[in-house]
Amino acid sequence: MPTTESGKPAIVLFRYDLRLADNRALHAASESGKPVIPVFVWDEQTSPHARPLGGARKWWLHHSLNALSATMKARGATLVLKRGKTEAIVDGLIDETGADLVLWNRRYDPQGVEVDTGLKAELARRNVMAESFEGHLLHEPYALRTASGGYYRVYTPFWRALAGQPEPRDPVAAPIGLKSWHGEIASETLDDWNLLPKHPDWSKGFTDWTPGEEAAHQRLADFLDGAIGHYSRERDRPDIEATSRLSPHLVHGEITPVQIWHALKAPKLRDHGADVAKFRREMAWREFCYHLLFHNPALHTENFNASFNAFHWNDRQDHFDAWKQGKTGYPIVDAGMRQLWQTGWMHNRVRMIVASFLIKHLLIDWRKGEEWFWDTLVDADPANNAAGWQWVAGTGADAAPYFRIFNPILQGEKFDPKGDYVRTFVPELAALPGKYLNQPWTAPQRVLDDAGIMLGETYPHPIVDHRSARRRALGAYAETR
DNA sequence: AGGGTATTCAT
DNA sequence: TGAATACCC
Repeated sequence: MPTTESGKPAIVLFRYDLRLADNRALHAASESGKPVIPVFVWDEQTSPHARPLGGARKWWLHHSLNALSATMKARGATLVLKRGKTEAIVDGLIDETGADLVLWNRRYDPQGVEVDTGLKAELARRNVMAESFEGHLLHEPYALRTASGGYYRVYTPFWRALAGQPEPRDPVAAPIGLKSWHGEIASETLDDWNLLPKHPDWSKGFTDWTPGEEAAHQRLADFLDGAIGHYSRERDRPDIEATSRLSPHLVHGEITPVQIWHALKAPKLRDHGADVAKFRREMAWREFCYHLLFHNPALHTENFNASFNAFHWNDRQDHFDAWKQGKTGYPIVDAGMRQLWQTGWMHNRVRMIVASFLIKHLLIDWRKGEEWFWDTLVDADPANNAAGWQWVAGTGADAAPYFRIFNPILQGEKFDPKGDYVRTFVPELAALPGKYLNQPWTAPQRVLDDAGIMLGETYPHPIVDHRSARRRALGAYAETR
C-alpha cells in the first residue's frame, strides 16, 4: 500500500507473539505506511474454554512485555496493554483512533482461533479491514493432510509429510522504522496485572532465564555455537547442557520456529548434519502437537483415545502432594520435580520419567499432572503439554504403549550416570555413592550414616514399591483394554 | 521415546 | 556365568 493512502492508523494485535522480527502482522502494518498502534491483548474472557495462564508463564509474560515495550519505545512506538474481550477492546480502539485496519498473527489453539474468528466477523460487520498472517508454526495445520484428507495421528508419517513440504517461508525482518500513532491511548499497566507471583520466593530460582526477543536470539546463537554439536548424543542427559532451552521463548513467540529452521542451515553446522536433523525432528514434534490440538480442542481435558474414559484413577492426595514436592523417595523423580519448582523448567527426559511415575506408579490422572506442569512451567504450551502427557499416559496419539513403564531407578542410572543432576536438585543425597544414589533404601546403614542420610527423616522412603506398583499399573491398564 | 524375564549364546 | 536375544507385558 502506498504510504500516502491514508493517515488512519493500523492496529497490530500482540498475543503470544512478543517479537518484532519475523512478525508478519507488524511487518505488513509497517509496510502499509500507516501509523501503527501495537496492542497486547490479554484475553481470557471471550472464550468460555479459555485456559487462564499458569503462574510461571505469568512471570515470564511480565518480563517479556517489559522487554517488548522497551524495544518499541526505542523505536518511538508505545505498546498499549489491554485486558478483556478482544472484540470489545478492538472496537473501543477503532472508535478512539479511527483505525481502519487490524492485523494479527494467526493462532492454532482452538480458543485463540475462536476469538479471532469472531473478531474477523465483527470487523467485517464494521467494514474495517482485517488481515491475519502465518503465525508460530512451520506450516499452517491445514497444509498437512493425509491422503484421505484427515490429519496425522501418527508421528512418523507426519514427519515424512513435513519433510516433504517445501521449505518454510523466509522469515521477515523487524520493521526498520515504525511509524507510530501519536494520539493518546489509555493503556493498562503491568503492575495492575499482578503477573508476578504472590509468593515472591518462587521465582527467585528462575535465574537461568531472560525473557524477551533479544535473549531468545542469544539463546539460539549459544545453542548453535555449542550444545547442538552433541545434541544427538546427549539430548537425553539432564546432567548435561545439551538441549536448546528455547521452549519458553517459543511459547511466548519471542522467536519463531521458522527463524530457527533457517538458522539451522548455517554453514558452520555443515559437519553436524545428524544433530541438526535430530533437532529438526524435535521441532516437528512441537508441530505435530499443534496439529493434534488444532483438531482436538479438548486435548488437555479429554482422553484422545476414548477407550481410557472408563479408567479408574487413584485420587490419593498425599501421593500427589509428595510428587509435586519432590518427595516420592525416587531420586530422579524428586530431582525433576524440584528442578521444575525451582527453575520453572524441567529437562524433557525427566518430564517423561516423572509423568510416567505419576500416571503409572501412582495411578493418578494425567490431567492432574498436566495442570501442575501448566502452572509451574515457564514453557507451558497448550499443545506440547497436553499432547505430551497423553503420550506418556498411553491415551494420546501415537502414544507410548500402555505397558511401557519407566523404571525410575534404571532411568536415573542411565541418563544421569554420574549423579550430577540428582545431587544438584536433591542435595540431601549429595554424599551418597553412585551405586545407591537412585535407590537409597538399598544402601547399607553404614553408608547412609556416612552420607548423613536418615531415611524417613532427611529423605523419604519410597512412597510406593517399584515392582508392585508396576504390576498394579499393568493390571489396571489391562482391564481397560 | 521400555522393562522384566526366560532362554540362548559365548566364553 | 555373564552377555545377547526373544518375547510378552
